[in-house]
Amino acid sequence: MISTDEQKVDELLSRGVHEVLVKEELRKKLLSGKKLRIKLGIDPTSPDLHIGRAVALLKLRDFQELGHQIVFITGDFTAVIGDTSDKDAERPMLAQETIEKNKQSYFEQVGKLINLDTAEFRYNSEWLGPLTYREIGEHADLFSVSDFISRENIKKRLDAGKRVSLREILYPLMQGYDSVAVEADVELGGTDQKFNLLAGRTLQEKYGQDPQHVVMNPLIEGLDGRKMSSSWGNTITLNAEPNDMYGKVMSMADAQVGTYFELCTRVPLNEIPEILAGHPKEAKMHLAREIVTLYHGAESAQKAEDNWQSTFSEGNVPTEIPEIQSEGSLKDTLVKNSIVSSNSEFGRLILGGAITRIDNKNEEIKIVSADAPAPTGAVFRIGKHRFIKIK
RNA sequence: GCGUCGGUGGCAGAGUGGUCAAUUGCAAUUGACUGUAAAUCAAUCGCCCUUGCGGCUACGUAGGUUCGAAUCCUACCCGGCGCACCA
Repeated sequence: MISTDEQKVDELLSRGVHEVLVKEELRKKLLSGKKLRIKLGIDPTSPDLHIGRAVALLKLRDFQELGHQIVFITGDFTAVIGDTSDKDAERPMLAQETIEKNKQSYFEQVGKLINLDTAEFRYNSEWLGPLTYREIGEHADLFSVSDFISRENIKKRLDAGKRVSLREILYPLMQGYDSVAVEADVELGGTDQKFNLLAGRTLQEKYGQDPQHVVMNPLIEGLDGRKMSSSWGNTITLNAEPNDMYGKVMSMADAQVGTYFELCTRVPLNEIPEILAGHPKEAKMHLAREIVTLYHGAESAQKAEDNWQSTFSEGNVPTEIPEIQSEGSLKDTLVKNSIVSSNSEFGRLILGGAITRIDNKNEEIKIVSADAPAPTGAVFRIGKHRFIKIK
């Protein structure tokens, strides 16, 4: 059964949505009670999905909850080509084995948000692989070169004298053909994907299908307010441990909280202003709780909150501390266990007063000697939030 | 293919024969401050050690010139731009 609740449909088309093409038409379809096929594709370029992806995934879930057929495509084929939409640099072609590895962890992570039993999972190598050169040529004929070079991110690179490979230009054709292959009625994606999403419409028309509707979500900014990017470490991965995830949310810039509430949680929209009106720290804690609950359940979220409160707010030692094997001196122990990147780095930390030993009365003693020992059972704190126990 | 400019640390980008492990900015790490942050201030930011005006390795790759090279020469590899036919 398809829900045609008008209020729900309207929220579906507005919450965390930047633009819908073509909105009125899609609204009508949704209200008609027809079961629609909703496509979302993600390329397995990294083993971890991050919270930026959750915006579209949650939207996918919204559609699923209304009873529509969702189709999740793992872009194992497109990952090789590399999308340029959100990049200002050329993306390397990924090795096949990296992709194999990455795609395995996708079910697990996606499964945290959507109901796997009714979802359709596909790999785009299934239909992209068998395409012939002739077919690709026909697809390519549908677009003009100026379509591509006028795209902002491509233009920027060209203007900056950077290289743009022809292979990258093929990308939208492939994503677009995905829509043909799965006969999508709707495709979800970030605003950065607009060109690719529209390519789907063009290709579908060529194949005599009704062009898909497109629901675009805004791109959320990273924790520090800059563009979200895995290489900047300003994001949260969906499979992060509860404590880690909670802490990451808490390290977010205040200005992001409202956006994250709207896009990355399903806290009712009308409750959000009130939450934001309170103390910023409280609001952020609320957000952290919501997000951890989404991926790990309420119980884990509570635990993570208690843990965070205790370690960061009250400065206590956390209850669970990772243990590492002693290698004699503290320096060797930390370096060999990759806690610290090099002996030189260790020396710097000592000089900076970053390493302390925590005794059994929870008192901290600063380590000042570069060849301090690492006795079994000792607990050390490195920097603000890294704790290590010696096995 | 020809011409031309270029390839420097995580990135951007200085440096054109010696004091360059390499200016500067961003990012990062640590300390102080705080509401967790942010902002701000301070320190650090190739590796190794017996921490010294110490050693080693690094400026696309391989050689060469030189007392001495990121800097000069040669070859090669890679990239940008221009040229190419007709006008």
